Amino acid sequence: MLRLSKLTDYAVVVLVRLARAEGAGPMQTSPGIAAASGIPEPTVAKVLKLLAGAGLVVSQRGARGGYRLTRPLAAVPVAEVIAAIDGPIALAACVDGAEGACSTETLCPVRGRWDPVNAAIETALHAISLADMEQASIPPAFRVPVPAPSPWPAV
Amino acid sequence: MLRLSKLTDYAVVVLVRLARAEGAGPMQTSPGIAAASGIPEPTVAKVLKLLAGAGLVVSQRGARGGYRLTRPLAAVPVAEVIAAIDGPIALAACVDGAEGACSTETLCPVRGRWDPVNAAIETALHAISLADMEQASIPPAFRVPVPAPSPWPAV
DNA sequence: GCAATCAGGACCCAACCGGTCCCGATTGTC
DNA sequence: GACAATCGGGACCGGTTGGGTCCTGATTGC
Repeated sequence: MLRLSKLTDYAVVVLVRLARAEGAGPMQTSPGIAAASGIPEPTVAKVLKLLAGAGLVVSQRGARGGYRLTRPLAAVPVAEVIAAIDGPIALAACVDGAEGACSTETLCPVRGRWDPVNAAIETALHAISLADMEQASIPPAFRVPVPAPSPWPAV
Repeated sequence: MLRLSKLTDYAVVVLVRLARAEGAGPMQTSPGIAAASGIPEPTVAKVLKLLAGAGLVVSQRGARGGYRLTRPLAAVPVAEVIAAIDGPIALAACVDGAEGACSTETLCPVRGRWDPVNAAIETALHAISLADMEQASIPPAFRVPVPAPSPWPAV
């Protein structure tokens, strides 16, 4: 199965939480989100730092500081969240990046051939926003051809 | 980044190798493929066992035995290869499957919300065959909307 | 000045995965 | 009929990775 880091799941939870708390004050603190979401505080802090680094949230230091969304959920493709937490979206096969170190390089007939796969996945992940995930709905373009055996649970 | 197991990459290499060796005898042996591909023999054997279990190759035991493809590469979506090696395609967040064990269950606002994402990825991976990967070409449906910065290298 | 909060990094431990090995079952060949 | 080649299935181990925690410093409102 495609391993998605657990931190990325937390990131989605945190972002949805931030969106729902809009209006309940200008900023949400890291401990506050942790308490509201049930995720351990240091982990929430780590996630928020990563999201801030990617520009998905803005931070305010000092007393009365905290975090705030920079965009509505509908404008945040899940691809960006994954990229913020896990790095660039790519099915990593030759992991280490040491191209020359791969002894089978000259024989390997599919070196670099994962690129089309990565591109397709990236496209798919760009078409789904956090708002879509929140409602568990799918953009019309992807509704039909899926061989999905069971429908996702209703909201 | 989305971690794809290295075994899956090996599987693609092995399958392409099998396809190219068609006609060079009815069956290809595990040691033979290992020698031709530069992948350690025990690893090739493990990959082939998994592929045989998934029905992507057929095996013949005994002397003069070996493996053979069951379909042309064009009829093998990469999704099936990934499923054969890594198990069902799913971005696993709550990994352990112990649903009740997740303490944040009642608070977690996105439980089960990865389903649309998984469906989209599954669709994308079903649209790409090993033949596509071999040529590093992309099905027309996916050529346009990709925000790809650089084109994939020509074959 | 003080307290609250974010920023950044160091660190540890458990889980997972790649890789190897062994033994049994099957089947063509001499 | 014995032998050799090959697959099938499982056990096993070491390295790597990622989740999670903690500490220290910088910033800012009260």
